[in-house]
Amino acid sequence: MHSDSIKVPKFTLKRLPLYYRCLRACLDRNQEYVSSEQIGKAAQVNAVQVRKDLALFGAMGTPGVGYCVADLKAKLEEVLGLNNVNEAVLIGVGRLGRAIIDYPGFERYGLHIVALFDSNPELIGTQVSGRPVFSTQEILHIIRRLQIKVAIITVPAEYAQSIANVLVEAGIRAIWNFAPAVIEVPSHVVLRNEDLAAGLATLFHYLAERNE
Amino acid sequence: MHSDSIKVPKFTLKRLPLYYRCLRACLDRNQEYVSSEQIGKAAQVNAVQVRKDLALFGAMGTPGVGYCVADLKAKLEEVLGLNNVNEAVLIGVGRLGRAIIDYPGFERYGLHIVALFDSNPELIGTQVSGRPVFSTQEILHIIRRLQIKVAIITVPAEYAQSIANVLVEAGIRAIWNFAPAVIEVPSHVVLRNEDLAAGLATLFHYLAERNE
DNA sequence: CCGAGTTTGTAACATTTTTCACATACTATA
DNA sequence: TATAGTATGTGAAAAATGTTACAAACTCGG
Repeated sequence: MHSDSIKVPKFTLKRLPLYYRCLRACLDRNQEYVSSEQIGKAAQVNAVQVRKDLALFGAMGTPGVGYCVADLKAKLEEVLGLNNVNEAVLIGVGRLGRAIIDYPGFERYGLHIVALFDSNPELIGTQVSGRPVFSTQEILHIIRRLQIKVAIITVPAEYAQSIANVLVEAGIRAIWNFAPAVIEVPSHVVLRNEDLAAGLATLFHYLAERNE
Repeated sequence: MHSDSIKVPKFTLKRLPLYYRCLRACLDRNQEYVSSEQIGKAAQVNAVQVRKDLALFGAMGTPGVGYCVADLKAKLEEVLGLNNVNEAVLIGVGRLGRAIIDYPGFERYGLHIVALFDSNPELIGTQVSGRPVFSTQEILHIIRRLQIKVAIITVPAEYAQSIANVLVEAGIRAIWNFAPAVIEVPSHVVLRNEDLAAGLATLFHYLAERNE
């Protein structure tokens, strides 16, 4: 591994995808150059912050003009690792699972969902959005054989932990948990709990603030 | 509005829902007391941080014992405003929209989705998960009549901005945007862009880090 | 009642992140 | 070729966040 030449702070990393989204929008509009101000507005971030973030990995703009959209986009893709394809499996083909399978953007971000798992017998053996659905009983076997390292959990909260245990046993290295449950994994596994409802707290907070 | 007595820092606010989730799990387990260490583990946060966050709004634990789960949960509900019910509408009854309508937790967080909108004639006039689906043409009319202040956008990216414009015109005060698009609203409207793919960046980053 | 073992609350410190201020560099127009 | 306008790059200051360390408070077993 020699990608350590680029060391991006945690907080910058969270903003980069927002910048990236803005760049894509610019490209769609055939806009050739973009200013830090414009990016900042789209990402709800200070313009100086944007410049500093971009400067971190050597993305330079030209004064008086801005950043070249195409170049910057390419640079971001490199830093975010969007060119590396990561194969993943998804467990729980319910509404949330299906929404994620079809969410436009995951593929673009290098996440390639190759297999699905569910416990519903009616689904097992079928295809959902072009991916085969296997029984949850086969998780261990299939993940090991395919050597998958990333898993997405979209099962009901009460099953999340037991699924996670099996995934870890199967050799999964990163878990993206959308189930509204607290799960625990060994320290060598990267866990990201995505709490959709958490965003509500922030939203309501600002809403209440405005109403004063 | 007299909740201004409690002023919670932005970052604390993002962590509180994670603590809350942990408390719910404790309650399900009939656990009476919980330590900051345990909460921290569940929320992937330092224990001292947890104590500091909780101290901010006067939640006190007892040394040697921990925090009373029931009390702390009640306190958090108050701070996060989970007792206030916020009525909301959702635009875009696709997979993502349906996933959100049924996501277990929004109701619990005080978000009450009362009406849906879509442009698909086959959906209009039907009910989805118990909510009526109206035409997107009626957004202005219905939102004004119902006096809804919160809207959730789950339409395809290319329609997000125009939908947002209508919502603003209808008097919406807070928009929660799940569409993978950059949208702009007047400053008096609270906008939260939820980029599901953004979490991937963090996940992959840590994954790469571990692999070194 | 005492002492070992926990766990909180908080002050002091270290680190990170954000903002401010301003010099520098490019474009365009006259 | 000036000159005005715009936008970047970056050092320094400010703010915030996170960590460490430790005294105080509680429980429990003897």
